Amino acid sequence: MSGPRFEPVRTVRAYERIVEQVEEAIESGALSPGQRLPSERDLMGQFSVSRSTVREALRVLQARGLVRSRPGDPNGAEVLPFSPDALQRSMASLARVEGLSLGELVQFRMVLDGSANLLAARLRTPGQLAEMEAAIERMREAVTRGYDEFSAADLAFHDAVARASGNKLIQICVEVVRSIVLGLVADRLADAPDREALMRRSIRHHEEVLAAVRDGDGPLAARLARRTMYDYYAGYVPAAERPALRALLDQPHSAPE
Amino acid sequence: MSGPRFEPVRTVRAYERIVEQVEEAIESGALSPGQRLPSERDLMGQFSVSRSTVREALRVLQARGLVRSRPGDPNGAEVLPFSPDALQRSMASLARVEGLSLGELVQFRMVLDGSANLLAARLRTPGQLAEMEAAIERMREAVTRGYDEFSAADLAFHDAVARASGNKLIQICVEVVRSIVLGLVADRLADAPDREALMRRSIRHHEEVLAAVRDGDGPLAARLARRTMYDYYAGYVPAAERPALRALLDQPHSAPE
DNA sequence: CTAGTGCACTGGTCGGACCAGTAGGCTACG
DNA sequence: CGTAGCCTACTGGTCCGACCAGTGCACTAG
Repeated sequence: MSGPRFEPVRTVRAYERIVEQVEEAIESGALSPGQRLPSERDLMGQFSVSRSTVREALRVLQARGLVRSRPGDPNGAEVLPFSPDALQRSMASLARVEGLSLGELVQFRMVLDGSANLLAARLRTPGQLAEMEAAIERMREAVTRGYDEFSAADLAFHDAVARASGNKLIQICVEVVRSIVLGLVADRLADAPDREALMRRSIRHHEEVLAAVRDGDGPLAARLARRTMYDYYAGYVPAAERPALRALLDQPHSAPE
Repeated sequence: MSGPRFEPVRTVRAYERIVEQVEEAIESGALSPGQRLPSERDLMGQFSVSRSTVREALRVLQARGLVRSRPGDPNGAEVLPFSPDALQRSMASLARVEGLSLGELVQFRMVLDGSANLLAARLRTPGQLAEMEAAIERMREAVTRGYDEFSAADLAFHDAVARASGNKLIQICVEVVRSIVLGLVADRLADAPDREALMRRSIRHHEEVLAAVRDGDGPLAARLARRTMYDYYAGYVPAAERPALRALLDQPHSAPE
């Protein structure tokens, strides 16, 4: 019945072929971070295309966060180590275009941070515990030194937990979503009149989370982490969205809701 | 002590300004999906730059998944609806460059899918329940019709759950990570000798999950969903990584480990 | 009224040109 | 002899003008 199976032909542009080749070289490790690509003028020779085409390919690679070029650099473009920048931009763009609400973002952080704590409670090393303690100590000192420093210390704590979870994907997503959420509410947090009280309460909550992680009680750590997140951000989430957040708080089976 | 606070100056390239303007127009809604940008030759007039510069900007926008251009199209580039393609590519690239293991990916899916079910159990509408049932029915029919169809029905189920969670971010991440995982193991799943038995067991598990979602028992649905995922993929995860996955399975507080 | 043809556009690619940067070698001065 | 400063040969960023292969639409010939 059916003759030979024909595949749809997609016209492939020259610059795409270049992107593919360079991408492959980077992801396979043939090109490692810090190394330099040949100059654009060299590349046009190697690929037998014009410089415009080479440049369009480099623009794409740069947009994907794989290389960076700098005018005047006697070497060519630099191969970058992976950075979640591209991931973060996609998500931030997603947040705006799709109209992601603050509630959804916070909810997502509750999920990720809870899971990170659950795993960290079982897998953390003594060194990582020390990092978490140090981060909380920095938070204490930062109470009198302004919101920026407090936020940085808070980041250090959550990052230590995420690393202790042993899952790089969780770690990166936590960081990405965190920065998006902060971009939405940082000014309101920094200007809150009861800022200092908020910080102190947050520190207390973090101490409780840390205690659970230290005790190896993952479910407790997860629950506390979710509640900490909720308490910290719920005030900025429209009341209509809060029930969805609270759905993540009561883990026991007989939750009345 | 300190004089005026100077900000570091970053030289901004012409094409970046164009990208920013178009991006802003799209994300603010001034340009909506389906609409067309002016032609490159028009744009060079509007931005007062050369066509090369316009094209580099368009390449970046295209790499970010915001527009698409087609040779010969009498209109200009088309504004695309948001698609997680860019997000997916960043994550897939992350998976390769950072050496994300299958274990980490599956673990991440367990976290997301578990949370999606937890939320879906509380928020699902009757219509969404029907979709889930229909998806399972399709899975049953697909057992005798090949792996591809089964996988598609499975996707439909998980997508229905994710949508029912009410969190678009979870929905998108579930989809993105799922496709990456499938890219890693699809061939092994399709060729498994005990393929049919695997499918039947998976269907049974999905039915249990659905029952919990229907009953509104979120924690149970979450636990079952995580276990379903574990059972389905654990065989492909190196034994050394499995304990980290199992850490997500036993939620009871008194976990002995 | 329709089928076919051409034209006026589109994006993709090319080549050449100029500019403002940068780095590193070279020179001239101390 | 050492160093401060210049000079040059590159880099990437931008511009220009040109050509090609597609596409859609209006116009024309049947």
